[in-house]
Formats: sequence, C-alpha cells, structure tokens
Amino acid sequence: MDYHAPRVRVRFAPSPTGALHLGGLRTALFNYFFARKHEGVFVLRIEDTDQARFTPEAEENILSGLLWAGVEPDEGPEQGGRYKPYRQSERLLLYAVYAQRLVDEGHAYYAFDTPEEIAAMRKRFATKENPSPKYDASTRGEMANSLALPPAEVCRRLDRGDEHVIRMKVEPGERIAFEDRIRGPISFASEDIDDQVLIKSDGMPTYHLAHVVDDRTMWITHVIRGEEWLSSTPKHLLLYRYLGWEAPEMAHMPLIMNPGGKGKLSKRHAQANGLPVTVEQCRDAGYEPEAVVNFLARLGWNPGDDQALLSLDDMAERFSLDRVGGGGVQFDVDKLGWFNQQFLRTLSVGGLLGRAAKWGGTDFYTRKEHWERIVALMQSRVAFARDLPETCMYLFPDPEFDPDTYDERSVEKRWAPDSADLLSAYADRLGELQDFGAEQTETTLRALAEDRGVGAARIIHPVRLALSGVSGGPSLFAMMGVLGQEACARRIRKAVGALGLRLLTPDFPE
RNA sequence: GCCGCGUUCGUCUAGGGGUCCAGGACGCCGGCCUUUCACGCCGGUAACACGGGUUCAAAUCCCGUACGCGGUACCA
Repeated sequence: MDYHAPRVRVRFAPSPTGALHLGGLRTALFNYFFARKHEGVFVLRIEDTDQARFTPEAEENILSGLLWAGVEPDEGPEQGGRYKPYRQSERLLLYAVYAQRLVDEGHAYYAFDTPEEIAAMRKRFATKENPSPKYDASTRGEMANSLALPPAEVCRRLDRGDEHVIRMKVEPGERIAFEDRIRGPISFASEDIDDQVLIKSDGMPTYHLAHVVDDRTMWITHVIRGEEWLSSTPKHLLLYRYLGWEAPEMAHMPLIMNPGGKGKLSKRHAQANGLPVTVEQCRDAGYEPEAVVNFLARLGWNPGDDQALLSLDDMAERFSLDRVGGGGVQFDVDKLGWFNQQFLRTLSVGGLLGRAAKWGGTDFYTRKEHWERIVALMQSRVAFARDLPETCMYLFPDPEFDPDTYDERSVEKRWAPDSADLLSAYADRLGELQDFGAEQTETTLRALAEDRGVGAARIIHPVRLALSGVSGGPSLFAMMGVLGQEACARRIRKAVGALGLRLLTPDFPE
C-alpha cells in the first residue's frame, strides 16, 4: 500500500424514491468491496433532492436492505461521521454557496425561462437532424438568462424574486477526456453537453451539482456508479474544474438487464415474470443474503479464477475494478437459485435450522433435537430454508403428520399386488424389535425380502410410500429412526388398509 | 436524430497477437452412485456479431457496418 496515497473513500448515493433495487445493492456492493479491499471508507449518502419523487420510507428501506446483505456503511445518516450531514436536503447551504461562486466566476448563470418557454425553444430549433435542441451555447443567446438579458433587467428580475434556475455555462470546442477505471479512455465533445441546471427553481440542487460538491467535501476518491451516469460525467468533470478541484477516479459499472436482454432490469418486467427485483422481494422470496450478494457480485465481476462461491469477505479481499467487464449483464434467476442452494449446503445443521427458524411456522426450538435430526437428512434436498418444514412434515410422528393421502403417481408406480402382504409382515417384525436403529430395521427388511424371495426394493418403496405418502426423500431407514417404532408400524398398517384394495385391480402393472 | 458505451456457448464469464479447431460455471441432455428424491461425480450440447485491414500469425490490434444498451429533463 502506498502510504502517501490518500485513504480510499467511496460512497453509495441512492435517491430515496422507493425500495432498494437489486441494481442498487450491486452498486453498493462494488463500492463496499473496493473500500474493504483498500482499507478505505464506505459512505452512505442520501440524495434526496427530488422533492417530487421523495418517498419517506425509502431511506429506512435502503439502510435495512444494505444491512440485510451484510453491507454496513462506515459513515452515513445513521452512523454519523465527520463529514456529516449525509442527507443532501441537510446540506443545501453548501450547494448554494458553490453555485454562487460559479455564478460569480462566470461559470454559471441565472436563467428565468419557464418549462414552457424551454419547450417552445426546442420546438423552434428542432430539425430532422436535431429533434431535441439543447439549452447550450447555441441557444442560450435566445433565452431569458443573465447572459442574454441586459444586466439591469437581470437585477430587476432577481430583486423582484422571479423564479429562476442556475445553469452551468459550457463552452463549445473542447474535448473532455478522462480515464474510466472500468472502460479505459473516454471522451466527449463539449458542444454535446448542455448548460445543465445546477440549482432548480425550488432552490434544490440537481444531482449534478450536489454530488460533485458532496463528493469533494466528503473527500471521495473513487466514484463507482452505474453506466447510466457515463454520459453526464463530462459535466461533472467540468464542474470540478470550474471549482478548482481535482476530480475523483471514475468507474462506470455495466447495467443489469432484464432476462432476454431488453432494457435495464425493471420492476415492471420483473413483476410480469415473477422475478424479485428489490432486496425486500428477495428476502421475502426466501433467498439468503449470502446467496444474493454472491450472485449480484458475480454479475459483471469475476475473481479471476473458477471460484464461484465466495463469502462477502472473500469478495472484498479479491475485488478489483480491473476484473469488472463493460457489457450489460442479464439477470438469471436460475443462477440465483443455484447460489442459494449452494449456500444452504455450506451451512452446519444448526445453521440451516436457524435459517429455517426465521420463517417460523413450527416450533423449532422446543423440538430442537428432533429438528436437527431432520435437517441433517434434508439438507441436500432443500433449495430454500423457508421450505424446510413443509417439505419434511412427514418426518414428524403422528399425530402431527399422518398420511391420509398418497401421491397417486407414486402409488401407481410403487404399490404392487403383494405390497399389502409384505408390509403387514414387515410391520409385524418391526413390532418385535428391541432396538429400532437403522441397522436393525434394514436387516429386518432384507431378511423378510429373502424369506419371501423378493428383492428388497419390493418392500422398501411401498414402505416409504406408507410412511411419507410420497416416493422421494431421505434414506428410508434413517427416516424410520427419526419417526420411531410406533409411528412406523402404525403408518404401515394404515397404508395396508388404505391401499390394500389395489390387490383387486386386475390389470395392475407388475 | 445526435452523443457515448458495449458485443466470446441460451446465461454469467476466462482469454489482451502464436500454448484457443476457445477454458470454467449455471441451464439443458446422458451416465455413474443408489432403496427413492436429492447431493456428489463423470461425460455431452453449445460461442469469438459481420466485413475489411495490420501481421508469418488475430477471439485478441485498427477501421467500418450491424445490433444492443445508456444518455439526450428544473429525475436521480
């Protein structure tokens, strides 16, 4: 590490307009990783300058989403920090001061045009080649601003309190170039940049002014954000220059696209396809945070080897902007599911039980021992911790579970004409066992099969069906051990009663 | 329209002039294991967008085209 380099400071700067989006979490993650990797600081800043789209619950939702994912800001509205406040609405004075400075130094100007007047201008100058003219050097002379109006008129309007905005003054004829940490050299012609509004007529700054002022005053060293910001970067660079500040490093991440590749991942599209699109939805759908984080991080970034499963710490340690690609990436929900399942399998029995217990629905704690035996049997068979109770209810002894329906397809496949007879005999022998361990029940079953001259499977399958009602599941003998002697015998006899009639079906397939 | 950024198996990606008739992972298909279902293991399917250059040699460099995405707001 270079001891003379300033400490790395990065930020995640969402706007509180709704729930934390997965794309937002991913941006936060990349910033977080970068900070951890370089022993830097990760800042959360709330960009609440859009009063029209402001949503009161959003900030809480964003923070809780980050915490759920294991990403804790080092500085932020809740955590505090020496560069507070961390909400833009609380830093208004700062933006006003710098905006004034830009005006005073000739890099910004007052504009009195109403939205209607601007729309009229666009219409007036519109051509086939340029359907949407900008408010820039080529048009500002025609508009009502402090560059075009006589100074006295400007003063009069200002004194009178006319609504106005402050726009940055962009001079044409320059190439604004920078090195993007992900994409390499990038440049824009200054005449393609408009005289961006810096202070809105409601007195609020726009994102462009606010984030530059904040990034500077919070000493942000690296701006890692979504690709949608790439084309406004030259404006930001100009602002840094106007203010006499050194710009931070820039890195624009590829966007997450809808499955199929059409457009960036949207709530609308996701909803139509039953996909989670917010952190909240992921949580509610039963995904584990570790899996979501792992999945999201690997969208656009790779650790440089074939390692797919990584913990938050692993990723933070291995993260590098050099290994982030430039192309958009599609959201693949199957892969998310795979990460979830993989993660569940890395858990200890107690760990998985804990994850399942979060969902409630059954008394995991008073029956902890029983549950642990079940979880051990089910771990490789469950894709979501939440599904655990439902998928293995048959591992509870009567009367909590007592099969009264038998999966029809399994019955057809596994219940044979001799099943009732074999199972009755097996139940009889089970009743005589002193020790009901897996070894004993299995030996007993195989001995019976031998006595009757049939394969063990001829008994095993119908017994499984009798015990669980279905044809899949954990090892039969392990299952019997969990259920206990009495429940097993009772269920077997019950099935014999319920399914024994099948004997009479003449064309039952062998 | 204009500006910018992208483009390797269906998806996420490795690869940065020769070691690539392109490697891994997910998915899918097949097999093994096995009392079932899973897990695991083994194998298979499948890609350098297109066209020109540069070079002894290009997935890799350059140019063009196509396509995709983003931006083009007093939203972020």
